[in-house]
Amino acid sequence: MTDHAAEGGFCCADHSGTANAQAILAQAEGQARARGVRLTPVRKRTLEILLQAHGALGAYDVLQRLGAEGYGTQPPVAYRALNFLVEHGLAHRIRRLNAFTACAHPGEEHRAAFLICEGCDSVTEAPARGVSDALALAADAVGFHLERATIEAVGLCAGCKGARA
Amino acid sequence: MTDHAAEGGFCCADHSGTANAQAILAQAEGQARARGVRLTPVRKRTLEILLQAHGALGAYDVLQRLGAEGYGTQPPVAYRALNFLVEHGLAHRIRRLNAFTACAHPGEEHRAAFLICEGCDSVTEAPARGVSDALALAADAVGFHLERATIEAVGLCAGCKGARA
DNA sequence: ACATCTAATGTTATACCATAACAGTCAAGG
DNA sequence: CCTTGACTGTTATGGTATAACATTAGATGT
Repeated sequence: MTDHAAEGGFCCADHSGTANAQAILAQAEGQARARGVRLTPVRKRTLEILLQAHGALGAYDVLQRLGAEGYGTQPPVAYRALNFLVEHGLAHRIRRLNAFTACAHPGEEHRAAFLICEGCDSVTEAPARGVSDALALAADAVGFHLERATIEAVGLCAGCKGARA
Repeated sequence: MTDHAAEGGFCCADHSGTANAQAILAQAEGQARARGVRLTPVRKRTLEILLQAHGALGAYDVLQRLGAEGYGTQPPVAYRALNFLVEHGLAHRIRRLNAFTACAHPGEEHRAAFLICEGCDSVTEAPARGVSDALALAADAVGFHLERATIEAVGLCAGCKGARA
């Protein structure tokens, strides 16, 4: 289901295994220590895999990569690692894509919206304070106690919008 | 996966097969005629099923009910009807639940947010103009052209919040 | 160092969600 | 009529996710 973006093609966003990924990884390590949870090898590797990926990765994509590196080859291996990352704010689940992506700003405010590009399958994490506040307001208006929210937008990223010359 | 709410128990929201459902159904018929599409028996029945349900229904729940009434018993039967309803604004897909729910306000503005109660599995459609506007703004800030969005909140509805005495 | 306890991993098995592809059917317009 | 296009039905298959249990590795107290 995935991947013209995950192959090797170019892509709109500027993520990839750059210095930024290193910083995020370091941040994740510190955060795990602070919380008293363990960023074990599989979990760390899973996070790295997400960080290196363009767009978002399906659990089975992650699983395949993990398996190829000597980790378990069965679905729970991937799901457990991914769920761990999500629970601790190190990754996000993109429900529309049945996929996961590394959190771009671990440790910070976690009200994020995701901008999913239909052109290149990239997923951008955008700060969503305003959106979240508006949602809280709407929920409050009907007496609903909001715990967490999923905000996902579909459209065209700046790059792909331009490419529609 | 579904249903303590779908059985026969009480529920927070006040939907069900009331007069309101009749009105929505009539509205749907008119809207279909206006658009030049056909609200065939399966489709109409599917909409009725959604309207009668508490919370949201999975495609396979709908399918089972349809099958019991003489319609086809295979997944595409349900998925086609459900997708038709969603495409024409008569139902919504709740991705977090892998489920569908009847639209509470067909024909009107379709920027809606969904409030999913963890207590009773009810799904409430809330107007989301403010949320949607804020999201458009956030998208615009990064040059993203927004086409459509999914906004789903998880928490406790007014009824269940109170019941936590 | 040792016993113990808990958390994490691995594996098997299975359940649930969704769609592709094709065959038959029905309704509307020529 | 009879053709045409939309709709329904069926078969088959693929993708997503979790339950349950066995095993192993880390932390803790003594």
